Amino acid sequence: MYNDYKTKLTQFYNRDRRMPTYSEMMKLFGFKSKNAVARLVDKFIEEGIVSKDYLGRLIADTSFDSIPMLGSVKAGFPSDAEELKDTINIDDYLIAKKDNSYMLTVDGDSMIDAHIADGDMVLVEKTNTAKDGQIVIANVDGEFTMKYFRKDKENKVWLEPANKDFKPIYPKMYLNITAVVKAVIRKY
Amino acid sequence: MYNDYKTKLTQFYNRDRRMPTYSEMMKLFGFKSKNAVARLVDKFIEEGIVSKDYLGRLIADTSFDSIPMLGSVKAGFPSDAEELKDTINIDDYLIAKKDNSYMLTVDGDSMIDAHIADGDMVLVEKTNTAKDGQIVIANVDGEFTMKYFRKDKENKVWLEPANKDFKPIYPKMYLNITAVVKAVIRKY
DNA sequence: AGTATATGTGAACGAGCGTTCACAGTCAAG
DNA sequence: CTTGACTGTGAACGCTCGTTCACATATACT
Repeated sequence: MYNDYKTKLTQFYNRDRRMPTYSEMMKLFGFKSKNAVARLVDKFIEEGIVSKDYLGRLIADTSFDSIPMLGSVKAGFPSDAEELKDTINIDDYLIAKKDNSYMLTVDGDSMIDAHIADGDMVLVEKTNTAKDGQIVIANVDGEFTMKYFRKDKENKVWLEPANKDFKPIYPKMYLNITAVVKAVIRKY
Repeated sequence: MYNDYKTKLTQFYNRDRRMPTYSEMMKLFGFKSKNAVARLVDKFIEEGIVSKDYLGRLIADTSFDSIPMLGSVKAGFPSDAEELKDTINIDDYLIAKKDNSYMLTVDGDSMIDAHIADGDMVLVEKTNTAKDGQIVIANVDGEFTMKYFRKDKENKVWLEPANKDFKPIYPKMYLNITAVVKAVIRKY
């Protein structure tokens, strides 16, 4: 019964991306009084799955936006996966600077040995500097490409593919870094 | 000036994960009257970056939760990347059944030829059925592993690694599918 | 200069908010 | 059966909400 309420609350949040008001919870839970809701909310708060802001409005705990984080594949699924408290929010996990992040689609297999395949998506952060060894999006002599960024002791810079069928790219005119790759995402 | 307001609104939303009230916007924008806010909000609505719910409270447009989606790597960065309207929310993009999704860490290189490397994270959906060719988490004779799921015409099932150094796994006692891999995520 | 348009101020308003009270019904333990 | 703890009802309260006035100030155009 009590868990039904939690389920309904979660469903509401997933649908509307916000917590319901007390009136909405009355309908949602089937109560005819806001007081019944208030008592229930107190339990939610005690349990720590929600909290209140400075005006008394409900705030969802981070777990509402997250999915359970299990251990390694070898460890497999715990018998009661629902009980696990460790959760992760993919957006927060991947995106550090939201205002500066972009998604790109990979075409070509020049980075295949780094396990970035044709059709994968990459999350990048815009910048014009990079460290040796980072994967970057760069503009070399007018053409955009994604490669390993290389810089030696004499500050000579070039790009290196992760595919033995491709050759390193040495800029003729210029090599401008546009962004660094922060994550790779592949969907099946 | 007007864009400053949008920036501040975005910052507020990113920090608090909700839209500010009119009073909060007064402080946020430096107004001394709620009416000034109301006029500004009307413009936001006209522009389509926010809307209102049935109670008049502000709702963030989906773009607030998303990051810009550019084209392919070869196309590179458009000269004015800010102007692009195509955005994507990583969570929504990847997660179809939230209540049924889990994250696991990959250990080992048995799927390396499918470009899933040691240390990568996989997003999985719990299920006990799979189609031939899908990547699954399975319990084979008591041990959990991630492999290609195979099923031939006679309904014989086994697991196949994506690494020529590993051999296919034929169950002695049982092969229980636990989850199917929906996405791979690698963070740098 | 004069006028129209846009932008901000200040005050008032009704509505819905979350809170709190007294009270009735339910259920289990003594 | 009685008692006490728990749970839900119904009504009232103060508060902040978003809305909407009339009015002042700034900006732009003729």
